[in-house]
Amino acid sequence: MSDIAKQTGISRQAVYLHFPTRAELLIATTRHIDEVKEIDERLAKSRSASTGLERLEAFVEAWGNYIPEIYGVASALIAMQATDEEAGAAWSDRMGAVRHGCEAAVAALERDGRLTRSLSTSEATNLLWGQLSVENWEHLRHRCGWTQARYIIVLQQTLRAALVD
Amino acid sequence: MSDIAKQTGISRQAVYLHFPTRAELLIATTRHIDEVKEIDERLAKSRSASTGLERLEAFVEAWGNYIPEIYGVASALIAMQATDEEAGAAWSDRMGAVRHGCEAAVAALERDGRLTRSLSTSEATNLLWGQLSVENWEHLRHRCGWTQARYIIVLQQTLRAALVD
DNA sequence: GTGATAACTTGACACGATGTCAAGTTGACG
DNA sequence: CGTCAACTTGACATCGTGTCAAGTTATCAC
Repeated sequence: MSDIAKQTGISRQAVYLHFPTRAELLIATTRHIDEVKEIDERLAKSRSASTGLERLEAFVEAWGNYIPEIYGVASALIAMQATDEEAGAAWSDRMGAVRHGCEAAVAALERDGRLTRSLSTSEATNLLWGQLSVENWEHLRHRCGWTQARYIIVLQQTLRAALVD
Repeated sequence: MSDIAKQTGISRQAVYLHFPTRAELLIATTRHIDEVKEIDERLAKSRSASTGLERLEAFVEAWGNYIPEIYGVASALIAMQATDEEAGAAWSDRMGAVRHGCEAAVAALERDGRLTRSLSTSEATNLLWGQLSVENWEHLRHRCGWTQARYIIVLQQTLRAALVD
């Protein structure tokens, strides 16, 4: 909170006049980024895909390319989850929205009759959701040094192999 | 540190006589669990597999079933990573050992000529490593409510589809 | 028995971060 | 000119980590 105050050129106490807690500041930041970076429009493209496979790949691309934009705040919220209940709830809520996208992609695959028979709908959704987590992005991009482009391509390939019949 | 002192029935300060910092206590705990739970012997089974595919599956089973044993300490160390350099280094070190196992499994697949052509050796290793992360285990078991048995089976299936030609 | 030593105790304190509270300043607007 | 919102400074409570000093206790060597 001190750092943010310094950066913005106001006093630490003035920050608390705008945001009651650190958690709420971070949550408000994610909402703000969503607005500025137009996440809705980016995801809309995946919804207009004609086949399930196209939808899956478009969704991976849209969300996967959005992660870097929110990574800073996201990792702060993830770190707070353990201690701060409010932060945990807020992050779960946001991730719930991603899960909806995963669910829709899996449903589209299923409609096409191309969902692998070895997984239930919810299992496939959860698997996809986990692959698209910020933690997995961090692992592949930061710890393993992958490029963003390669991250997207390999994820698309992997998920196609794992989910599509 | 207070909680641990209370649980063990000694004073908080006495804990510091045994472990200089919280990070070192956690690290020592993982080492101790490794010894008691005989991780080496469990992983040894995967090394004796004859084919690459068997080795991959045995490794997933061995490590995947070991995660619950270390999960408590692991999540504490993961949470500390962000702030404590020592904790970060220690956890990276442990995870490096897991990566070696992944590397060996991928190498075995490659020797059999069964590694997918769409991934390099290191990419396949990193992908496997990410799937076997504590974070992914937490996601599937805790957030998604999978059973341990199903977690193992689905991971084996998924990785087979993603890595094996 | 005595004295040294290791393991532990109590109690105080520094530090950094979050969050609260009170009192004062400043500028715009009706 | 008064009021109100946005801000300031400064003090303070709380919690967790880690440090320091001084005293207790049991054991073991001599």
